[in-house]
Amino acid sequence: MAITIVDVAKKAGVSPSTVSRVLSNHPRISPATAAKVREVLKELGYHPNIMAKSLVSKTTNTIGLILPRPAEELFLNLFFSEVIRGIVTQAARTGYDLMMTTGTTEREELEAVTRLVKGRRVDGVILLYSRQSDPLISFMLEHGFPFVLIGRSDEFPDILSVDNDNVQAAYDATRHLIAQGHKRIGFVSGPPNLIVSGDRMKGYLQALKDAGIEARPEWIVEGDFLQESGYRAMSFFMCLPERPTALVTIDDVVAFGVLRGLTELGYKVPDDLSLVGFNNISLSELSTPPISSMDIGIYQIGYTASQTLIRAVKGEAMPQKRVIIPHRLIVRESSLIQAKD
Amino acid sequence: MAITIVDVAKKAGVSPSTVSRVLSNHPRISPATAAKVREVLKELGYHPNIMAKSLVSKTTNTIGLILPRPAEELFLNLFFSEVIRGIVTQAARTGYDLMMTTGTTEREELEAVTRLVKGRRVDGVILLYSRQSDPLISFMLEHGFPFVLIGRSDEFPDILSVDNDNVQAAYDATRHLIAQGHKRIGFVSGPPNLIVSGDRMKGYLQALKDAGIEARPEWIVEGDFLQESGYRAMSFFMCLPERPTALVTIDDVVAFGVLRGLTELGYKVPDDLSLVGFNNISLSELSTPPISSMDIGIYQIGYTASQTLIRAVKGEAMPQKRVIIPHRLIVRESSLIQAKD
DNA sequence: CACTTTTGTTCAAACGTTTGCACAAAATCG
DNA sequence: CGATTTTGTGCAAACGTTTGAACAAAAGTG
Repeated sequence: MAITIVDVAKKAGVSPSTVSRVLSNHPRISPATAAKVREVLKELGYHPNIMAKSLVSKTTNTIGLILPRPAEELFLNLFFSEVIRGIVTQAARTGYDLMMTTGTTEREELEAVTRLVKGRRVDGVILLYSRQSDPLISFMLEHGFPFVLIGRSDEFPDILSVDNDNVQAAYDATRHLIAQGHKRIGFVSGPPNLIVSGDRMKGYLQALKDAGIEARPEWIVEGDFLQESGYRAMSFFMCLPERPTALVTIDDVVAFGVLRGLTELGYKVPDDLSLVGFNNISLSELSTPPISSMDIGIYQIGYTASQTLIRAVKGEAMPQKRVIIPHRLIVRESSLIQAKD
Repeated sequence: MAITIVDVAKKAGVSPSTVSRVLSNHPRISPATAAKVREVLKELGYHPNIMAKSLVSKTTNTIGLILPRPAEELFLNLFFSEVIRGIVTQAARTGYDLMMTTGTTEREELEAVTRLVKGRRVDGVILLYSRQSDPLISFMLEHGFPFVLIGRSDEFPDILSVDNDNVQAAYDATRHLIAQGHKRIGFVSGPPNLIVSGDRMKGYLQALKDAGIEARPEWIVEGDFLQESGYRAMSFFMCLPERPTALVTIDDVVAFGVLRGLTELGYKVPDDLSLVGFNNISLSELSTPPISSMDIGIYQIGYTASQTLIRAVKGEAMPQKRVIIPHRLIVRESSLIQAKD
């Protein structure tokens, strides 16, 4: 079968423990034996059995990524490939592997996570975009298992997390529209159980308030991260007796939905309605017109989350619990023309 | 620490082996003991240590996914999130976990794969979109390791693979343009070391030939899967003394690049140039105008690959080595108007 | 040169499972 | 009712590592 440490030991005329120590660069191995063993190691093409290694060392050199449950829906979003790209790149660079799980139902999800965590399959996990009250967080804390949250938890503010300042970002996005002269600004939110929805809404409202503009509840609609919800939001807004002149959306895909609907109906962006999206996924610059978008450094978030987690599992001191990735508004045509009234 | 089988055994007053047998539903366990053990199992919240289990059973209930090396580049494409979505969904449904690796350099990549395969970390792997001569395939074969290729290998035609008929798909796409009256059709290809590039080119050429149209080498340009390459291709074509009236591109993202460039320069699609993309990623229907695209069932490919691999590692009989996922042309506005000359 | 320290190596236990074999008790059989 | 089969359970080895303890040999010390 596969070559084991024992095979190598025999052939090199030493004990298995010596081989193991050569492998881990133990200081008390004579250069001569080390050389000899290394030679045999190469000759036989030895590779360690990770399972055996993990069993005794209790570490796996693997991090887990828990995808949000309704993965079918959210995965559509470019957001995910971007985050994963950041995570996998950083992990690979550090010699870690990445394990992904998801579940279709809450039960399935918890099952999968349990398998990972209690089965000691990974050294730590990354939780992707938490819901308002995420049972997974309690689960992790309960088991004292290292994890990093991408997002934020109100319930547990003191956990390791990587996030951007969604409140401020939405504030800035809204501010931008106000600076363009808009006074009637709507907001297309995400599912209310996602923290990000609330945060961005808050920033939006604050910006209005600070500008002395009264918020209108009917100009805030709830959607998800699919373009259909943008389409629906568009129909809704355009049918109102009094319409907003600009919209902030929770995600670029949603902004796309809005844009598409408007174009179909013969409206022009930004003339009839200005748009600012969120996340700056690659398509926002591809659309006609290109959509202004709040870039939240998605790749960077993934990369940093992975980095933070790996540091944590290695027991390195964490300078700060919560890392905020800076955001940056990318202004494009969809919000460039001044409002007319 | 964590609850082991021994803890359970003690508490239940039986031997560890009995607990193990209860866990695996061994037929020769009395209902009474089984019940008792199960009770303790639940009470103590036992979960098997997968490492230990794998060590003796030599299976991991995990499949590996090897991402193509220049992941940074290709990952941008929605293609990947779609495939991964298919894989992870199917795997989770079967109780398997998914492990992802990649490497920045050829050496790093092989290292990562070796870690997975020789470290007995996964039961089998999925190879994503192979290059013309992929050393990974030889590697797998050499080690007799179960794997499924997404794509095709000329060198090793007899391996498990999931693919679509790229030749026929490109043939059909080109045929569609011909049916619209086009006689001057260009092709934007992908990197020449990817099999898919050659296949689609072949179909394109065959369609021209069958329609009695002579192919023009200068109307075939090489790109990658980024929109920039579409942009470049566009500039190139539009500067030619004699321009094509329609284009088939290797991917929708490339088609986007073309479309964007054309729009910038004031050209109209499909009037000035008709477009047919490939892969039908979600943005092709979002663009203005929406782009006709050859849908190759990406999600289905991932799903099927995972299914095939899991069957293979379980030792089930494989009805066929090579599974072809059907394709379907989605005709949209970008290719709908008849050519004028 | 007798003593202590350092160096290099091996032994054996441990990690948490699975599983072939052994064996006692219970059930079946003629 | 003794002999045989079946049923239920435990023992112990094995999977491939790591690692503390033990120890012999070499080196250093006064």
